[in-house]
Amino acid sequence: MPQDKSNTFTKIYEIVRDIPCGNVATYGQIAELTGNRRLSRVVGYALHSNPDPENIPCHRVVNRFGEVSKAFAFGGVNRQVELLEAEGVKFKDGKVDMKTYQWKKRLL
DNA sequence: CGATTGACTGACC
DNA sequence: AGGTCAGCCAATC
Repeated sequence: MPQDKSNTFTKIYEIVRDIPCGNVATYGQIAELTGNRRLSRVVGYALHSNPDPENIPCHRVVNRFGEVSKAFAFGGVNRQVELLEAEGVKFKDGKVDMKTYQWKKRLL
């Protein structure tokens, strides 16, 4: 079981990995869960490094607008959208209904 | 170790 | 959710 070795990065990975299927989280949301909402940029940076893409579904991480970044290098920006749709997340105009799919670490 | 950058967010217009 | 400015944190060069 992975433990906090460096914190921050690892913590971010833990949280992102904890995002359930059919749900998406925002950088700010994750940043806040890490302890500092200002870490939003670091969150993006951590995902950018993405040392463990198999355990880090960064495709479930979207910005505050519910829109994914165009810098995703999964092999295709559109690729991420398909992955989310495959999990049940419907995209609207290239964006996700945050109020509907934003990950809520609660109930359910 | 110092400076830069970055997949962000919030406030203001 | 449209555009711009500023802020904060950590990793990378």
